[in-house]
Amino acid sequence: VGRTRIDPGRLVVEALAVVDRDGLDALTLSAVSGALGVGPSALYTHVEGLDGLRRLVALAATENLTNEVRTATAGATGADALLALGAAYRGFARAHPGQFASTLRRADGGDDRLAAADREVTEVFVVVYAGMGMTPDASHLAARSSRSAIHGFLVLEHTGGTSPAHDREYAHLLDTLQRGLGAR
Amino acid sequence: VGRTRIDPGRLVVEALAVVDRDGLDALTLSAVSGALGVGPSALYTHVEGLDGLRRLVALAATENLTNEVRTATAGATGADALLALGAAYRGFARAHPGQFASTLRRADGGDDRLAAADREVTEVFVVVYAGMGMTPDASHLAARSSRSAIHGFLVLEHTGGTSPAHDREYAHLLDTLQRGLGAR
DNA sequence: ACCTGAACACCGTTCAAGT
DNA sequence: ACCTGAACACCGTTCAAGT
Repeated sequence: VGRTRIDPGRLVVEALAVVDRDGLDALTLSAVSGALGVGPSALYTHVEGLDGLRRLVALAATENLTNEVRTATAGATGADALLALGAAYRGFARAHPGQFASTLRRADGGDDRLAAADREVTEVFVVVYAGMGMTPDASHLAARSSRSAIHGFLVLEHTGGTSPAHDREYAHLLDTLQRGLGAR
Repeated sequence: VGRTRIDPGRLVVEALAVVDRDGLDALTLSAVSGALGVGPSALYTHVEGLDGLRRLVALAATENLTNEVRTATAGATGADALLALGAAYRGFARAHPGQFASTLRRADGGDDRLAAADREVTEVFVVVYAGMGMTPDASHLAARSSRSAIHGFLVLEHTGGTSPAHDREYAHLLDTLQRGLGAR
């Protein structure tokens, strides 16, 4: 009676596991609490209901995405950096479709941490373009444009399904960005 | 007893109304059946459960989007056509956030009609680029790239919220596409 | 401070019954 | 063929009770 304590870290881990294994719709308080070995109502101490759980997952997923794309661009510079970034972004969306989908939900509560985490993703793009010698303003615009393009391609691929033809189309997208942004 | 018949057309209209008024999470069989003046179980004659209702909404939303962007590009040509298309796409996402969000869900049932409707959106882009003198293959690649970019920008705007700075960033995105695709 | 467990409202889904 | 209404399972949420 009241013996099983919840580890907040494990809560996130289990929630991400649910989403990656069974999809975004399977993210319920019951599923996560069950995995933790507690009752559903026990989660209310750590999370603001179902919406809070969804925000938590979206936050963790966004942070995971940032880590992936950041390490991918760590070594490369210039055009290679954008290709590496694009490959890592796509790799994340494919390997973790549930996490990626959790990102697509509107943040109703106006979660500042989630907004900040999302900015971190764009920041990786900014660093790449700044490394090419662009001004801060130009880097920001280039980052937002290329992130939007990559993100949109992957959203469409996520909802519509994968196809072999997509590889060529994705390469064309990245090439179009390079050309359009005057990035060398 | 068994007197109120369901009009399939009204079913879709009410479902879209729910989504646009109360958001995607409010799309339930109960909400729609209530608006139609019938019991929830009555919907099973017309729709394959909640997932079927979601697919129906996604399909109608996609068709509505197609109509919007198609009429917007009807008069224009070349660069103006893409700007008009981009403005219409964004206008739809802003005016009907619930419908736009319904589009972001993965089509689990492998709905052929939904996939075909989605291709119709891209087709509007194809027509624009073909009108610029591009080959069918080049038009297809350009269409997919620019649709991805626009779609992605609007997804990020949808999840993250609107900001005055976005107008300039969106214009930059469209300009980047024009340049990158060599479209005049 | 934190979890249990009962309680309640609500929703999706099935199905026998009616028309 | 199509809707009703009862029935059931499941989930979110609240809250008094225990530790």
